[in-house]
Amino acid sequence: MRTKTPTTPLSRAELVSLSNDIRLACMRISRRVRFESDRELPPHLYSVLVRLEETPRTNSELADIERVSAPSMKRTTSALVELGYVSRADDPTDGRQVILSLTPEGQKVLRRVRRHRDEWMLSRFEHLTDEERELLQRAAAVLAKVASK
Amino acid sequence: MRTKTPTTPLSRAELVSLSNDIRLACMRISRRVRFESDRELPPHLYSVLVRLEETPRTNSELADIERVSAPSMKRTTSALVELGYVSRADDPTDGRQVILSLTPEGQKVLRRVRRHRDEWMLSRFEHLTDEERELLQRAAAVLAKVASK
DNA sequence: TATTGTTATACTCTATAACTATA
DNA sequence: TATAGTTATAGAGTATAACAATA
Repeated sequence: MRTKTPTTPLSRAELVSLSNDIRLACMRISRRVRFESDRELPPHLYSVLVRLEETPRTNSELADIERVSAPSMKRTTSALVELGYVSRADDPTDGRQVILSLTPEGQKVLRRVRRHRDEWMLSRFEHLTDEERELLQRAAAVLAKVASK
Repeated sequence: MRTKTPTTPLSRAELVSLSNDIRLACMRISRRVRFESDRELPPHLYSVLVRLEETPRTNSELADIERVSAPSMKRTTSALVELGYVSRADDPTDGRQVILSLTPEGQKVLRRVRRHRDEWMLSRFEHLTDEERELLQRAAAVLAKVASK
């Protein structure tokens, strides 16, 4: 068990300053990570592939999740089908619906994009000390909590 | 002076896992922060206002900084002038150039957008313990280092 | 009649190419 | 002639409205 270090609660001013610092750092990291893989696959295509990796879905479901209109999502999914990353199949129980699934090619491109993104992060970690890395590891759980719904 | 806690250097596998965790948390936080203020001012307009807050610049300079074409930047800056957030002035020493500056209205909208963004972060911090906040404060400097250059 | 998918049309932001004015 | 700004035009992604097929 780690020895509890006594901490002084942060003042309101310190919290405002902290929120600004964390926000800026996250936005800058996010921008640079995206920049690393935008050439491979545009952001909105990537986002939809991630949703289809979880489970096959219909066009309407994807439109709801990504908060775009059905026609816009139709454009996106058509492009993904065209690229061979997504396949279409009629729903056997409801003739109106079309089920969209990730193809093996789609899985491959997801792995490739993630590898590029993580490689950039890893390269940034090289400039850190062991203590800084350990600090980030403990902070990761807190950041996940901040990011969570 | 804080007592140095002995740390074990993270393994390669732990670093890969960490890079994924930090990347995901930053991207999710970034997405939600942007969502908080997109209705106030589209991202590309906000970004240009921030550049003009630093110092007045020409259209070409802004296009270079933001990595968009000169005609695209022209559209953006024209919209900002139309909104009253940016003013145009002829360069007295070079008749070809037009200097763009932030107006008082532009400064006000920047303050408003930042307040919205930070308010979201602050609301998220309410769910944290004092220890978690203190941890984030120390991690902020490391995250800034990761995001830098 | 309600719902899913699709097509038609338009608006925004992006780009490249061409034109104007000044150095 | 070179450079800054601008205008013309086109492409990609978004939207709303209308239409087709199925429940």
